[in-house]
Amino acid sequence: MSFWLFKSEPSTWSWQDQVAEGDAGEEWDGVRNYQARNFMREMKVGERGFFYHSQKERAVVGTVEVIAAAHPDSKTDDPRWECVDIKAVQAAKRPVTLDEIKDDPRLADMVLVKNSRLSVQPVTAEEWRVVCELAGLDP
DNA sequence: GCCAACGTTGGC
DNA sequence: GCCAACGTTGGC
Repeated sequence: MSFWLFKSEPSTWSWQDQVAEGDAGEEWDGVRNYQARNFMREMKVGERGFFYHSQKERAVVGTVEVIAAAHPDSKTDDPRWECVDIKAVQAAKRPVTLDEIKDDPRLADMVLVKNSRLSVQPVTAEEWRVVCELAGLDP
């Protein structure tokens, strides 16, 4: 069981947009980066991830669940690009900001801190537990 | 709005 | 196959 983090600019695709899709979920399309794509290929249905708002907000705002394994990205004809489908699971009672993550020594090694540009990234079990605790989320 | 970091592209 | 140029991302 692995944990993940999905990053999005709220002006493009926000947590509210994701919630609005309900249990049907939505494709995590638009990823044009091999590393991020490869992580999506590793994802299994039922695995969980954080939904992170980049840009102005910079905070983990909720959890999502993978509901379809990697498949071709319907938004492009380029066969290189694939995506998974995800649905919103739970909103954070209290969003966990990037500043908080940076200040917490237990989270200092998160990819979010180390490689801020990667849009789909793995999260360790420990990081998952700590961020859930800070956010008031069910782990 | 700026700029650093990074990834990708294309010429050689 | 290397590397310079370029484009994009995202934090500040």
